[in-house]
Amino acid sequence: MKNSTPQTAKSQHRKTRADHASELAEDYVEAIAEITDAKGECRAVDLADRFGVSHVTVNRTISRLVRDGYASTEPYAPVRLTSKGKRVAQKSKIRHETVYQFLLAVGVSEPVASADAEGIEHHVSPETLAAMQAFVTKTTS
Amino acid sequence: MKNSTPQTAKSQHRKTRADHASELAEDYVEAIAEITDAKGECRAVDLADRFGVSHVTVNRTISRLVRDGYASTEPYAPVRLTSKGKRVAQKSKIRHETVYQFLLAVGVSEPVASADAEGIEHHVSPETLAAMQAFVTKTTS
DNA sequence: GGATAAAGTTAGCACAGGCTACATTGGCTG
DNA sequence: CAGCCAATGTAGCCTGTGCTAACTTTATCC
Repeated sequence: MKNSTPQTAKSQHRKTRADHASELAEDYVEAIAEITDAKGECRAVDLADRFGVSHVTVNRTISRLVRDGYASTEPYAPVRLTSKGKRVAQKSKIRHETVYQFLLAVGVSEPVASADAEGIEHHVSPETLAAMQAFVTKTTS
Repeated sequence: MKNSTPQTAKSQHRKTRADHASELAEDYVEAIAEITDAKGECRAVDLADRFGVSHVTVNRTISRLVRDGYASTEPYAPVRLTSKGKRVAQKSKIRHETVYQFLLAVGVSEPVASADAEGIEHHVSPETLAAMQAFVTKTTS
């Protein structure tokens, strides 16, 4: 087997850490988009329920989203995505679905594919995503 | 496309968070094993260099490893893995290689496969890992 | 044997992302 | 319209993971 931890390991770990920083943000943005789509609006409780965390945690995470330009809020009002947020949500959703379909295509069961896609999607580079997409297209055609 | 975020999303997010908690530990344990293997011993500086963090950060991460039973240390001495740590290192290494080889097998380039495997490996369930392994075996035979 | 360099330790700070407990607001309903 | 409940907000705490600065130890080399 080839060695898969070359000299660039250091920068790769930096990248992994950087990915982590945006993971939660992406998950939230994606969830906000979905919930807004489904119910017309997205409240903090919806997100707390979705992620299984307290509403306080949700609150502060949303604050970071607002700070970073992904969402906007007013007191006691639903969360709304900015255009930047909507863009990220769209991309996240597509990526999530691609990873999910890809896992199914290589023979992973639905529930596990769903669970693993959740964790994997944030670490998939554009190139890998393209490869997954190609594989799905080839396999399911 | 099928919906990939069912009602169990909450528990899946819990799982994702739990995975995160052990990611760094696994990376460290794997690195300690590799470095010890390559140089006969593993010092904090080696890890600092590997992960691109300060030696202070390494120190405290190692403290957690010791606390959790993965490693043992004495002041001013190299880090050593416990048998529990060695077991984890072995499993991590195999999983990492499998993910890496799998990405190559689906057409991802070496550098990208290496980088993405770094992030993906911690979110791959046994079932998905088995599917990847099967795919690699089938493809490269 | 003492200077110096490299490694390790300690103190103290920041931010993310969890939490509980308590205060406030706002909308529904009697 | 009063009061209650659900949602939101605020205060304050914890752990993990990052940092710098300053100090100690170890090892090495005249």
